[in-house]
Amino acid sequence: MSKGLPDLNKDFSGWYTQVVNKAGLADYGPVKGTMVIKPYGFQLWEHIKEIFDGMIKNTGHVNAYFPLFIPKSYLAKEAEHVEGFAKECAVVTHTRLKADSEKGVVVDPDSKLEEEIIVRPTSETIIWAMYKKWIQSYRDLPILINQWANVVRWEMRTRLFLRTSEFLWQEGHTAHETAKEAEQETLDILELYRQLAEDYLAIPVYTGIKTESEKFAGADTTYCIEAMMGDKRALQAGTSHNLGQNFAKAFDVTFQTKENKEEYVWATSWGVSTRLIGAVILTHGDAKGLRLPPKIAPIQLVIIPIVKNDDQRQEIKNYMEPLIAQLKDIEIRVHQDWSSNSPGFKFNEWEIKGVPVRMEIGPRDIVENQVVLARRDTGEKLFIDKEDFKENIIKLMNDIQSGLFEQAQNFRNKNTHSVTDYKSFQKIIKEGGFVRCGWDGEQSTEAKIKEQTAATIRCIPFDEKQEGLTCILTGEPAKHEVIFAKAY
RNA sequence: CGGAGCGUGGCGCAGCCCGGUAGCGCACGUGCAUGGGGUGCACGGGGUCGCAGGUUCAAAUCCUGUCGCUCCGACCA
Repeated sequence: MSKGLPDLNKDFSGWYTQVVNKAGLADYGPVKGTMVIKPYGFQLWEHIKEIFDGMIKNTGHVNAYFPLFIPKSYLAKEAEHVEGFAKECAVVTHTRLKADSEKGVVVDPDSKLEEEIIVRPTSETIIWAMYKKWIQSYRDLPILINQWANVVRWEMRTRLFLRTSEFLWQEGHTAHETAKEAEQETLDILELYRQLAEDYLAIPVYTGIKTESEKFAGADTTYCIEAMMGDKRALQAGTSHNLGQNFAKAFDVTFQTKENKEEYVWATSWGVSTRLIGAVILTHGDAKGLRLPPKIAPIQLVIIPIVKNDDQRQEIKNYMEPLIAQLKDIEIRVHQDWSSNSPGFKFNEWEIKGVPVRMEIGPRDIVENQVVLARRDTGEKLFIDKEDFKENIIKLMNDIQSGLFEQAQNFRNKNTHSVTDYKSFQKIIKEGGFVRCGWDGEQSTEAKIKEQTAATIRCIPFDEKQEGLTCILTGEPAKHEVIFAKAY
């Protein structure tokens, strides 16, 4: 059935790697941990980008671009932030190479930099250094800037899309007059992330707060969206940070209030990355390969003509013409596969690539005045009358979009368990799934559980009900209800 | 840093022990047939055998060195 794909129930990780490869999404770069995003994969990113870019522009944000290179000294200014990123920074130490008779080229020792430069792992520091110059008065606030960029984090263990040394993302960096305003911004963005994930990527997410040990280094509070992948592990799909006045203090960014007082600026930052593509693959994929939500699919409908000879070829082209015009009317992204591969081969190939709808057109359909549609999400084949074509396609795309979401949501709900005893906790974590339970709020408890089960607190969900709960490990009264899971 | 293993067409591998014109599968190209679930047949293109030295009439194969990668351990989380 799915020749060449590992069984996703037995070897999920092998399945993932093969799907990424066979669907033509990405390839490995020559430097360890780097990734080439191929056109088919990049189109997914382009759609995600367009959608989210529209969302933030509608809410008053603007795009800008800050440099890739950051003075090393900047990173040292915010203590916690250094802690978090120091161990995975690429550092530029020299500026030149020179020819070498034996080794080809060598680093020119004469070009050593006085102050070394780091490649951004995130841009808070350089942005706040700039905001210092730009902000004097409350009249300069708020600043609502976003940038689409690449960042580098030198990772040891990498996987395409999920964790690579260089990745693409958007990072929003906002500056506000009040704590309240910054908090509102952080939450507003989280809501946009939720919409992006659920309404467009068809990935259901839990929204909540990160614990102290899981939050962004340098933030007061980190909010997140957490999703369940097909192997029941958790994937952090987006984070929104309330940075408080941490960076304002580190970079001495103050403003004059209406009352002519000097105050530190309040900040937020937030990001989603190409990791979302990994999330789409791991959430919706099945034994046959990818299943893409129509809203982001590079190709929403693929046409596979079934032809025996040249006469038929022309006949089918004629038959297809008005149909393609209709698809164009309703702005469906269409691809026709006239390649010389056999129909069966094409079916499988486009299924691996996750195209939501396949349309087969052959001699029989011309006789019947129909088209054959196959849904990628359910595998169902539909024979529809040519006259009802347009309406059917629109409905079908919507059905597939919501169908994928519902399937994922059912799967997640079925594998999220509320428990009160540690034995059940361990069992679920071992077998796979999310656990909702009480936690005493102690970092040491969290650490012990991680050590014993490899599960971490994914978030304190917004809809937590901690009343009457006790801590899953210590039995102390619970400070929070939390979601535990093994994470990517 | 310690241990082990691997470098041979694009990919995956065999050949090495026991030296004698470099092979298989997939992929690729051409042609014919086929075409509603990975189609078949025929022909064809493509490799400094990681690199450098050595032994030999002759090295992918034996010896020495070297570079690179992978896994395990260590370190880190």
